[in-house]
Formats: sequence, C-alpha cells, structure tokens
Amino acid sequence: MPARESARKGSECCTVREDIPEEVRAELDLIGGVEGLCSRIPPKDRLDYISSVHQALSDPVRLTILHLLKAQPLCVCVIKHCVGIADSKLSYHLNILKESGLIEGRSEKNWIIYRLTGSGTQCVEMLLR
Amino acid sequence: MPARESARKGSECCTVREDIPEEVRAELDLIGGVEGLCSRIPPKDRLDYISSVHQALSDPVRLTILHLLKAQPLCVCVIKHCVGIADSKLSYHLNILKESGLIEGRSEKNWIIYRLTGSGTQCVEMLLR
DNA sequence: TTGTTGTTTCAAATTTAATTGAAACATGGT
DNA sequence: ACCATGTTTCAATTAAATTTGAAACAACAA
Repeated sequence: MPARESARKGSECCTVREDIPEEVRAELDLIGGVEGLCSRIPPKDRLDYISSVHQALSDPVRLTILHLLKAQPLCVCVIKHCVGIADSKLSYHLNILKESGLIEGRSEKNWIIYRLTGSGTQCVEMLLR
Repeated sequence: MPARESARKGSECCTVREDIPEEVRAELDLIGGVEGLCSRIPPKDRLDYISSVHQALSDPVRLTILHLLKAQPLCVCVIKHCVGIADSKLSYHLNILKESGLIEGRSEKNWIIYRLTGSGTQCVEMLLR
C-alpha cells in the first residue's frame, strides 16, 4: 500500500477518513486535529440564539425601525409615518423585533411607545454601522 | 375646536398629521422633528446590504461553518465531517456564504479550500460572540 | 353609551429559503 | 482511456417568512 501524500493517520481520536490536503492537515494538527476544530463550535442553543438575532436583523424595514428607535423611543404612529408601510405590516415587524428581545413596547395613554431594550441598544451599537 | 393636548403643530416642514404623545413630541423636537429623525435612516442600498449580511448569518449551519473557518482554511470534506450534513446541502450553504462575500474558495489540487475573506474575518470577529 | 383613533390579530395568498436525491462536472491517479 | 473521489448543479418538494386586507380590540373623548 502506497503512502498517500496527504492521507496521514492523525494521532487524534477523531480522524477524518477521507484524504485531506497536506496544508490543511498540517494546520489542523496544530489545533488538535478535527477534534480540536469541532470543539470550537459553540453549543447548539447558542448557535440557534445567535442566528435568530441575525434573522431579526435581516430585513430592511426592521433595520430602519431600529435606526429610528436608536434616536429615541417612539410611538407606532411616528414609526409608521417614517417607514411608510401598512399598519398590520408594521405591527408584524415590530412583533418580530419584540420577540427577539431587541425592543419593548409600553402602553402610554392612548399609544404604545416602543424603545430599544438593553440588549437591543448593545446590538444596535455593535451591529449596525 | 379644543386644543388637543398632544397634537401641537411642529415648526418642522415634515409634520405628522396624527396625535403624538407629549413626551415623544418633545424629544422629537430636539432632534429636528420627524424630518431630523428620518434623516438618520441610512440609504436603501446600505440597508439592503446590511440585511443581506445578517440573512447570511441567520442559519446555524452557516454560523458553524464560519466558526470552523475562523480557525483555519478548510476543504469541503473536513467541513462536511464536522458539520455532518449531505454534500449538496453543504454546498448550498457554502454558496450563500460565498455570495455574501464572507468566504471564498480556491481550487487546490483535488480539493476546494474555503477561507474567510477580509470582510468575512472582520464580520466574524465582530458579530459572532 | 357611542364614536374615533391607535394598534394588533387573524387567515389567505404570495414570496422566499431550505432540503433532498440524482445527475453532472472536475481533478488527479492508474 | 478509465476509474475513483471531491464537489457542485439541477429540479422537485417542503418549509418558513412576508404581505395583505378585514376584523377585532383597547383607550380615550364626547
């Protein structure tokens, strides 16, 4: 059996069966092989949470709303005026932002005033540029 | 016609017709009214771009891939091994990351090696925690 | 009480994204 | 030339997100 150039048996417990390019294998060995590599993957909960936040940020309307609320707390009617979409559509997007924990709404007399939450503010500072 | 408590005519050019809560109106006046508020919304292109990046980051599989590539450039077969999904599915997600400019692939002998791009690295540093 | 305005809810229709498995393509080894 | 392996493409299906308009709800005013 010929010693295949790049398919070296690693010393790690978690070996990849397939051939791997030499340079990839070399670097991989430095960080603990595939096992070490996989250990860098955050737990599923965490990945699900992070992806859900990005999902909330993945729409231009919602980004617009966040930019507005970054300036100050606002009632739905002002947001609607600035964004220019139908009530129910706006409510849908507000709800997604609320569910994701980025904003919150408080009833104030006849209106509902939305504002960024703590993590919402943090997120907006960091993610929106 | 009674002077309604909160529906003061603003001095700005861009007035909201509806009633607005007092506190909102007051704060609003400080930043240039609705006009000033709207001027804080980034241009559509920008919003579309930002939302498309978040869209790319809104999936756990893709976040996993980015975490792996943060460690080092990797061939598809190693990524596949770590993520544990079908070839075509992986290719689909790799392509989305590529389209979004976060990763790039280079042919190397028999393999294709993916790595983070410049903006990909920046993005991963900043957005993944 | 009745009416008005601000906001949400709901179900239906539409659009977009993700998954699947088979087939195709590309590269290198024999 | 052929075969084996790594990777992508394609069309069909499924699933999820978004839009729409009508109806409902809640708070206040008259």
